[in-house]
Amino acid sequence: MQRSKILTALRHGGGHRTADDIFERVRAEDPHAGISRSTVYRTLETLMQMQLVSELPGAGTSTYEWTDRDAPHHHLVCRQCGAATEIEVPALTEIESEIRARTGFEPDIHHLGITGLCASCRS
Amino acid sequence: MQRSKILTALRHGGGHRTADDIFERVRAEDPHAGISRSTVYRTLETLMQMQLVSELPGAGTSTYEWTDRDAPHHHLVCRQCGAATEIEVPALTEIESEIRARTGFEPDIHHLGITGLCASCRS
DNA sequence: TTTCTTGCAAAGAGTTTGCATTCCA
DNA sequence: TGGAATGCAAACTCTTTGCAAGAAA
Repeated sequence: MQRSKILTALRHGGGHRTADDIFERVRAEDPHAGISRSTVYRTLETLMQMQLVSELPGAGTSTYEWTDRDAPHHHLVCRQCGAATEIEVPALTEIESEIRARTGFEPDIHHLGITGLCASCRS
Repeated sequence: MQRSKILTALRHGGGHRTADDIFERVRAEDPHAGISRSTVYRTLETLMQMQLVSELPGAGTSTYEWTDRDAPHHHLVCRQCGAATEIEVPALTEIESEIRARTGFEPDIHHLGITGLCASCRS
């Protein structure tokens, strides 16, 4: 089963991996482990349903990352260069509760994407 | 110039329109106004650079909306059904300042996408 | 004329699907 | 054996690009 290989690739990949990244990474770790893109996509979908992985949609390509429940964090995604950096904003956790109470919407709080312009692109 | 038509379509479309939505809408409003998808995409890019329009990346397709600076709001995007609803969370504006101060990253605060599971999909 | 904008058609990129095969329980 | 997982190739969708024609300055 390729599932564990994909999950491993994601955990060791440091988050924000595209499906193609994962494909290449699994293939690199074990050249004999024939793996296909279809499997990557199908497995990612399964893992997302299991809440083990979450998706950060981006223009063009989505990135995926392992959902580490013990270390919730958020993402700053630059609209110009596409770079994604992680950030911790404790206050967002409170907002999560507020949203849930007000709307019944269950936010993936460990996976909030904030779009904007990064420091480099601003200058 | 099709620019104004596209902007009009976006403002009247109530936000969260895909490029294709816009294409159809412009065409519907004026069947003689030959317009092409290329123009829609090219114009949207121009409008985004002008900060008049912002993009909310989604899995598969991005949606665009008119940037109304007087009414900042945020989006709850369901990871299952894809529905996007608007919500106002004043506290997020404070967080915006915090992020800017800490990282130099300039958030598009009127355009923050929160992924999660909507009330309908949870039940 | 010179430059910018547009439409069309073709190309690209990312993702999904159909189907036959293989793997386990 | 029966159901789930996989690879391959083809199909699809969304988006971008090249190029020639038209509009604007």
